[in-house]
Amino acid sequence: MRLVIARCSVDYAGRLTAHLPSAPRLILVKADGSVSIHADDRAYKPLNWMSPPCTLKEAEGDGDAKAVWTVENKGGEKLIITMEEILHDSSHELGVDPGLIKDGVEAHLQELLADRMETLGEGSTLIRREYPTAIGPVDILGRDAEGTTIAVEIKRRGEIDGVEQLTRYLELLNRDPRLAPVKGVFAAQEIKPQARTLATDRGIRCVTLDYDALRGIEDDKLRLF
Amino acid sequence: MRLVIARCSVDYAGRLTAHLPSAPRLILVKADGSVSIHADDRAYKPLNWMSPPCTLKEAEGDGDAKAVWTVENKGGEKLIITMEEILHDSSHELGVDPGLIKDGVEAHLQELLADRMETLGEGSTLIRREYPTAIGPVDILGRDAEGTTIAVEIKRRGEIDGVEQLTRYLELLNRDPRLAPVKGVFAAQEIKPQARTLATDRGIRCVTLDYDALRGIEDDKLRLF
DNA sequence: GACTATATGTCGTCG
DNA sequence: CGACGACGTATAGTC
Repeated sequence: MRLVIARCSVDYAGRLTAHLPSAPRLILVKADGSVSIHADDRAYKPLNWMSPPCTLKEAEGDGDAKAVWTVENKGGEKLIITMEEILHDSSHELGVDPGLIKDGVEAHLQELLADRMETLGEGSTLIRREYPTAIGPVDILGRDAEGTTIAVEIKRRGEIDGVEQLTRYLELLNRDPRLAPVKGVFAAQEIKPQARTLATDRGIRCVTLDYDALRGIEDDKLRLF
Repeated sequence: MRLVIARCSVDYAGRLTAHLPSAPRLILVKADGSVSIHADDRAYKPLNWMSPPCTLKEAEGDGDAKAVWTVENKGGEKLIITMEEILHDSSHELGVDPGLIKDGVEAHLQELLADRMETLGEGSTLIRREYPTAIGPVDILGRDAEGTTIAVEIKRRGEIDGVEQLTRYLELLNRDPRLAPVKGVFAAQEIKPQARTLATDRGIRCVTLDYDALRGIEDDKLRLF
């Protein structure tokens, strides 16, 4: 990893064209070949960047420019960094990162809910997770206490997109005489008012999931063995 | 901006929980208060981060740990960085960045298309850009050669979401007797097959936009004056 | 503050 | 490699 602090101007031509006037910035070159140009704000997002794989060519500048870097990828996207003053330049060997361990994503919610279908109502049972359809897998297909098929869409945050997605699944599933009629359930840790309104309007039931409670139940289960 | 290279382990508890085993990494602290932890790959995306506004507390470590940083925001999200070995630590004054100048984003496409409605078919005319509705603004409202209202949704890349968005607008617009019937046009530089299929199925016409051609036409126009 | 739409989104997965 | 969906999406603009 190479860290350069330099007063520089930058031009990008690729998916769009963009220009950065001259100012002091951090230029970060990673071992994967990526280059990113950071100002002292905007959280972790760089002002400008080039994703790997790409090639970096360093050239001597003429006149005011001390150095000119040209970063290019296969798609023909190009990033030109003109450095007028180099304030810092250091390289560091970091090695391969062991990587991040995540917990609490949608996949886990789905797993937990499939194991605790009664969260969706007394007597609810699982048919299968990731039930395949022509337009993609339905998170959970099950039956309610009356034996009616239910299609469950799970999201961490329930927004309008999720309701649209579930609606498309329901349309498709209801064409299958072995399943129809299919009722929709929109399950999320948090459901936005607009999404709830749209869902309700379409006869889709909304269920708020409590991740910690689901996990707690799961932990109890595990403890039995 | 402060740059620290350190062998560290990291724990995040917030919207999810995550853990990073000990390894050498870059810790980037920006003037806006944000902290990000970078490995030597994954392009510009950090392994872990905390967005501003947040507070950073530095503490002495005990035992193996040389230092323990606790970064916390108002929402109760917490990032704990345990540093076992500090390999580099430097600070740099960058000042406020003049910022990026962009060209070629959706707003620009919309501008160009509004000026060249015949791209959508001979005799097409503009009613207005950003036509307001209860659920958000329609990119372009116009009329075709026969005088039928057309609602145009513009995207750089046309995907299924855009078709859904346009569908919602059309449903609403068609309830207005002064406008109905309203035909939909999905215009993008690139339209994904699934989006095209869905659009066609719903009677929405797809138009591929050539940005350079639109801009060329625009340039020609400008040259006349 | 809530909601909508955009993004050089980026990133994984799967056909 | 392209298409698709998720993301601690972030971010900007509007109401």
